[in-house]
Parts: sequence; structure tokens; C-alpha cells
Amino acid sequence: MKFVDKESDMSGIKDVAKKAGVSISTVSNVLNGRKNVGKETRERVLNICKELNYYPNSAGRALKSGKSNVLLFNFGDFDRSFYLKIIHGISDCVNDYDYDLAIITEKSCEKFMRSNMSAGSIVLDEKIPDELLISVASRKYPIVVLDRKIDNPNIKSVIIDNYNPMKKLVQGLVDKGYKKFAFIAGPEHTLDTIERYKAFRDVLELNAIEFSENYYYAGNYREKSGYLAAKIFILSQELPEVFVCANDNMALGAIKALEENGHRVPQDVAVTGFDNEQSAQIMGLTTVDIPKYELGFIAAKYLIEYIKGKKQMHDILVEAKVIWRETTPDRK
Amino acid sequence: MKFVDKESDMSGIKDVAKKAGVSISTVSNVLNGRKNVGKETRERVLNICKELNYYPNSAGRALKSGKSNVLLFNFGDFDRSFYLKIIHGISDCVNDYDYDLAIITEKSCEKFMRSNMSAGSIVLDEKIPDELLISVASRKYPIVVLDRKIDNPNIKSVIIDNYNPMKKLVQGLVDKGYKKFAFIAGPEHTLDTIERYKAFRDVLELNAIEFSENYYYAGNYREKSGYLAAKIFILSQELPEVFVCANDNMALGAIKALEENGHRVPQDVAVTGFDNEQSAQIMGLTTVDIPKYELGFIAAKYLIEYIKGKKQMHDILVEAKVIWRETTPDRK
DNA sequence: TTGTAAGCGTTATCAA
DNA sequence: TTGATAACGCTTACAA
Repeated sequence: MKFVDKESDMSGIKDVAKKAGVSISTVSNVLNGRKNVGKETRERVLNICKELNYYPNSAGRALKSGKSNVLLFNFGDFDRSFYLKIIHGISDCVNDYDYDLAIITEKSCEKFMRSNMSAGSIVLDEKIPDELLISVASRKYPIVVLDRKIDNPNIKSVIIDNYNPMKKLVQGLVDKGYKKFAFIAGPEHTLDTIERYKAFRDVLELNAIEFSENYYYAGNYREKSGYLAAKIFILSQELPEVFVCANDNMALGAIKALEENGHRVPQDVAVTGFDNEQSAQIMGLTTVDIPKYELGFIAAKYLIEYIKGKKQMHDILVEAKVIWRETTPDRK
Repeated sequence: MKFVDKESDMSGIKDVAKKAGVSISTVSNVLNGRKNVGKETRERVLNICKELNYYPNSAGRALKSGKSNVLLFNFGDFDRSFYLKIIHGISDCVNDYDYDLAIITEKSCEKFMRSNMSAGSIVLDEKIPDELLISVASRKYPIVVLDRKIDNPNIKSVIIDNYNPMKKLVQGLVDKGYKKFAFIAGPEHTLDTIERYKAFRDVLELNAIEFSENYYYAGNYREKSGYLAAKIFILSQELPEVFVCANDNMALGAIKALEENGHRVPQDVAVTGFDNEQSAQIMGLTTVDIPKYELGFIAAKYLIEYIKGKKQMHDILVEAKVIWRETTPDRK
């Protein structure tokens, strides 16, 4: 078979106009659903668009009108399958409202956000600095940040309630008879780690249970850092009765390290996570379930409503709840 | 605190030019690294760019030059954490070559591909029809498809070798003494399912092992369909000795169904998967490891090289290999 | 109801 | 070494 490489079978608005025997502006009017076009003309134009496979050049459009139906979602951690669910929720919502979604990474985030190609952003990656978001956000370009707070009227937050479920989780452990805790944290500047840890400390204090900083380890949410943390505890000092981990991945790593070193979970040591990822389910890990899909959906909906002009919007708090499983048996 | 909503603190090339006391074209020349600018002018302009937080508007740029540094990656299945790894590989490669990546879903795929905002696409979602890809692909807009073949000079394939590892896997099972097989397939029109199944049948035939179509079940790669498949086998007929599943998710589902019904894995029934997802690792599931990160990286590199003008490119075959774990003990 | 023309922010050509 | 200007594809007053 022989293929001819058509230099470009892409037709522009001009081609459509010419073929339809109308002016460019008429075509534009048809495409933008303006009322000032005759029914017959409208149909003819529409048909020809189909026929020529015409799609508006987004650069031209963005340049002129500054408008766009594209929403950006930025994320950065490829290790948490977590994010796929959030994306799913965002994607479904965005489609419901007839917007388009482009998912981008930190590297290109600024470029995309500044390029007029989108109408707003949902930002998850903590690596994107506050300053960038503040400099980019405006009433015409609102931003929704996940699990983060930025003091700016055009940057809204959708936040997971970390504090209350973690409090319940730890109180539950206390009630089960646990007395000696270790905490494996995520990156220390992130809102979620701060809150999860605060809840942990508050409950211990409330129950007059002693906690030494020696039993605190700052990880990075990766499985490896949980592994490392547990390993360090194993090698250097007495084991706690329970590892409270700031997410499931690290809990998994901790379990791995424990079992490799002959400590049975949960008979010898208990472990808890946070997120309720698939792996937690499989392992029977006690954790906190975050409604990921819903989180994405809500964030997208929120952004779209704000873009459409809704006022008086306050930050949203998404509830999460404890899931008790096998890694935390009664200790009494 | 009171915020003034600056209509736009975005400064354009004009602002830079004015403030620097030069013409627009000079600024453009500086920014594009042209040699025809005095050293002193260049530095002044550069400083002012920083000062004003100037960022070239990519819409304007794209419009004029018709060029773009954006690559599209399309995917559609939010259930396989698998894809996150592929995205990771693509993202890293794209960044290495100073391109930008936008990840998009089926819904907006055509719009984005036809809107001139990108220089090429990597397509994974089987739901995108061949015809669309063919109509969009050209020497100026090449496409790389994953796990799929399309007969067009500007659509290149990066394919996972499904056949050989599946052959090895099944032969291994035969060698271990398994004689009674069931196969849980993915969507029937997909290249990977076809090949995985073919390898399965070929090995059985080679070893003169009988296989009845009753032991074939067409799933959809979701955990639920594996669950359902196993359930059906459990309810309706004799169990096989081993479930060969076309991916890990379905294997997981099958295991769940089996255990819920009192059949122990692997003592009573063996199970294998494909993909080597995190869950497979945790479960001790025998499977085939696909180098996901590398797959993404290779696909992106391939696309970029083609965009940059490399000729004579042939499809790429990515190797995968069997990982033996606990779900398939010797049966002798 | 339709068409004309200006202009969006950039790059590229050519003249100064 | 610089600057004026046309052009990219589109939208949108405004004129017809």
C-alpha cells in the first residue's frame, strides 16, 4: 500500500467559510452558538465543518478571546494510586459540565497556567509554590488547591478532614489497650501531615500517655521511607506496640521491614495507615478511608461553579472515616 | 486583609519592551536566543523580564509559529495503577527533552489533537477509534500507540511482548504438573488479550493438554470481572487446577471469590496474573512483570525522535518477564 | 442576517 | 544592532 502524506488535511475556518460561501465571521458565529445566523446558513456551515473535519485552532481562539473550556489538574506523585481515583472524579465532573481536562505535572505547570489555554486550575502537587499560584490566580483565573490553604480570595481550598478521623483512630487504639506508640509522618510542611500528627499527639495527651520524640520519624509518603523508619526502630531501640503511619504506603513498608526481621504483624506489633488504598484492603490494614473519587469530583465542581460566577464560596471540608481491620487487634 | 483583584498582573512582551526602551522585536530576539542583540541590551531586557514576571504567552507563540512543545498522552482506565507508572516514564522523558506533557482523556482527545496545541500524541485508550487517529496523524503530527497496531506511516507502535512471557508462564505451569486450566481474558478485541490467549492455547496444544471453551471467560480487566468469572466457575462446574488471568486485577478478584467460597489459594486452586502491579507483589501472585516506567519512557522518546525528523523507524517491542511467586506451587 | 475589519501576543522578514 | 510591519486563526464590534 502507498500512503500519501497530506501536508495537512487540517482545514481552518477560512476553508469552511469559502466552501460554505459565507464569511469567516459567520462561521465563527455559528460555532459559538450566536443567534444572529439564519437557520439554513447555520446548518450548511455545520455540515461543512463535519465534512472538512474542522476543529478550531485553540491558539487562535485563546489568543483572541482569552476564554477557554479547559481545566487544568496538576499532580506530582506517581507512587500513590490514590491519585488515579481523584483524577477519575475530576474527569467525570469536568465532562458533566462540558469542560475539557488537561492533566499536567509540576514542570510545565507555570507555562500552562500562564498561557491562556485554560480557565482555571486544580492543584495538588505541594511542590508548586504558593507564590506562583498567587501570582497566577485572579477572578478570571480561579484556582482550587487540594489539602492546602493559601490566603487569597481566588484560591479556594478543598481539604480532607485529617484531624478528626486520626483522633478517632488513635483513641480507638488507646481503647484497645495500646500504650506505646510510634508515629511515621509524611513531609513535614504539608497540611495533612501536620494535622494527622497533631491529632495523634492530642489524643495521647488527653489520655496521659507519654510520647517521646524518639518515636517520631519523618518520612515522605513512599513505601521505602516506611520501610526505613521501621528498620531504624528495629535496629536502634525497643519496638513500639503500634506504628501509626501517616499513609498506607509507609505502613506497607513498615510491615515489610517488620516481617523481614521476624516481628509478626499484628501479633507482635500493630500498624495503621491512612488513605485506604487498594493495598490496605488487601493487607487487612487498619486505616482511614478518604473518598478519593468524591474529592476529585467536588474539587472540579467547586472550580467550575466559581468560574461560572458563583460568589461567597467557602472552603470545603471532606470527611474521612476510620476502617478497622486486622492489623490492630485488641491488646487487653 | 484586603485584596485588590488586579485585573491581570500578567505583563506582556509590550510591557517589557516599553520598560526596557527597546522594540518588541528586540525582546523577542533576546528571548529566543538570537545572536543579533547587543550584550548590554540583552541583559537589560532579561532583567526586566524577571522583574515583571514576564512569561511568553504560548497561545501567541503557537499561533504564529504553528509549533508547539506539547505532547499529549491519552489514557482512559482509572482502575489500573499501572498507568501511573507509565505516565511517570513518559513525564520524565518528556521533561528530559524539554517538551511539555498534557494528559487527556477520551472525551477531549479529538478536540485537543485537532486544535494545534500539541506536536504529537501517545495514545493508550483503546476507546479512541483507529479512524480518528488515522485522520489526525501526519508527518507533522505523528502518533505513538501503545499495545496496538495501526497501518499508517505516521502512527508507530510500542508493543509489549505478551506472547513470549505468557508462553513461558503457561509452560512453567505445565512443567509444575498443572493439567486443568481456566483462562480469564480481557476485552476480546484488544491486541494484548488476543496474544496472551493465543500463547496460552499454543502451549496447551503443544503439550497435548485438552482445553474446553467452557473454561474461557471474557472479562474486562477489572477486579470485579475476575471475581465474577471465578464465581461462575465455582457455581457451575468443576474448578480448574489453575486460573490463568489476563491481568492482576482480575486475578485478585478471582482469589477473593475463591476464598470467600472456601477454596484455598494456592492449596486448592492456583492463580496467575499479568502486569505485576503492587497488589500482585503483596499477594504473592505469580505474574508477568511489564516494565511500565520504561514503556512510557520509550514511547515518549520514540515520539520525540520522530517529531525531530528521524526516519526509518520501526515498531518497538518491549520485553516482559515471568515472576514466579506463591500462588503457583508445584503440583507433583 | 451577513460581512468588514481591528486586534489578541507572538515571530520573522526586511529595511534602517 | 535595532525597529517597523505583516502575518498566524480566531472573535467581536460595528457597518451594511
